[in-house]
Amino acid sequence: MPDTERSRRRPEFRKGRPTLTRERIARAALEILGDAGPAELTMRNVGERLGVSPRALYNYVDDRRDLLGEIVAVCQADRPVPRLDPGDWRDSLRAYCRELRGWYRGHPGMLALARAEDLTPFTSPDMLRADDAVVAFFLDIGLSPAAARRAWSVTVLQVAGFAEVWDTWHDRPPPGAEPAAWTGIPPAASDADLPHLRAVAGAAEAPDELFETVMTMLVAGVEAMF
Amino acid sequence: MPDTERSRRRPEFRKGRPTLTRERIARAALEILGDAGPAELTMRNVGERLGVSPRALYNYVDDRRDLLGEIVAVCQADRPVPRLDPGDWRDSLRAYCRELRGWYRGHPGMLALARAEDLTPFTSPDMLRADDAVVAFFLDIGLSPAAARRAWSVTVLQVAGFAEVWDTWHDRPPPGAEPAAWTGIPPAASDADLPHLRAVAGAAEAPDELFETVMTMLVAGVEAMF
DNA sequence: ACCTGAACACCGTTCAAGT
DNA sequence: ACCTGAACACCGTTCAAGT
Repeated sequence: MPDTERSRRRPEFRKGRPTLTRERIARAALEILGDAGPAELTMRNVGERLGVSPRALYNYVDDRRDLLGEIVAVCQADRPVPRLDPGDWRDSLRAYCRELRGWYRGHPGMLALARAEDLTPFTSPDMLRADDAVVAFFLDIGLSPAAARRAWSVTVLQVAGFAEVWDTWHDRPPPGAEPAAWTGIPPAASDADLPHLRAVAGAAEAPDELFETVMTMLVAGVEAMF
Repeated sequence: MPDTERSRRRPEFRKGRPTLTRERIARAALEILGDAGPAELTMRNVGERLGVSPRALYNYVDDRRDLLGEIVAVCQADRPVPRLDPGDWRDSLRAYCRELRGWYRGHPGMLALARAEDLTPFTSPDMLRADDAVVAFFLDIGLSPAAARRAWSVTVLQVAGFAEVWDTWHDRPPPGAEPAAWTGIPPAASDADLPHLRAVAGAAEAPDELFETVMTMLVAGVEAMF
């Protein structure tokens, strides 16, 4: 059997199980993160999910912190690249924000992880390329540098804030909770008099509608910056 | 020495050290939370800060989870009560939002804790009274029930989102970081070409100014709901 | 009544083998 | 080259004493 490949590839499988890689380890960790939250993200649990002893992970990852870095890298890899058209900036901006919100929601638990542990040291310049494009877009439609920066800050704030404050709780409500009130404090005792909250309880809005309301506010806010 | 008090009070001190109470334990935990983050919030660290063995805490607190509940209670106790004047609703709303933001910032680490561990089961109806008042205010200025609810949702979103996305990182930047870019990913390598981000780097705004921009957007957004 | 100290099952991580 | 298993210092929590 001649070796047709120039260099022998790393085998994809080993004893029937797929070979461990940094990425596969990170993906297993992301599954745990989404299913059970950051507290359950332990080396032992990751090993168990991969059918391997916790020690085996250390052949690919320096330590838990290094694993966190790989998780960040895996997430950033599929972050949407902005396709923004200055000629149709309102709808462009909305569309990009929707994509970005979807990306946040597609990685449940990541925002919680970022708050629980400091993930900023893992940021690479590559990850800022999308932000650079957004700033370019705001300059392109005619905003001053100060206004462009402000518009960018507010945009990030709206999308990340919505994903964090609203979607995080709404997408995975705690066991007993109804998605009725704001940050997850609805059930309440029935005897407490909260007449006005009760009066508007029926007027609950789907998160998507609320997001569009926020987008309308954002577009109007940017408009006022010219 | 006759007992002038009807019932003997619990002594305030014991062996020179202040007596343990649920609240004092929770306050020690809050100090750790603010100084070192949720990962350092261990029973052993709380005990150490109070000069007591970790076991001693269990005489006042059922377990770590129960301690988290007491922490929530302590924080909620000094949450600002809205003083909203429908006759001057724009400034009223801004002032309340500023207070609310200040409250969030006054309890650093709480938002991170709320994301890391599920704190929603500890919510009591009492805590919703402030929200009820805000909804009443929006109804009072003439919004429909649906609009009032939307206005309330967006208000919470703006303030909590700002505190979480912006203030959290800005108030305690990670060791090596400059508060230059958005969610804490600024330093970057100098070779990477991020020309537009660089172009607006000088136009950085103080968080307070950015918050007022967000408030202006919020007021305009509410105006559009009539 | 309230404390300490030892102990247990968990965590991250390392060391010394195994194949 | 890559794995397992035992071991260490940590965590939450409990048990059995101490005063």
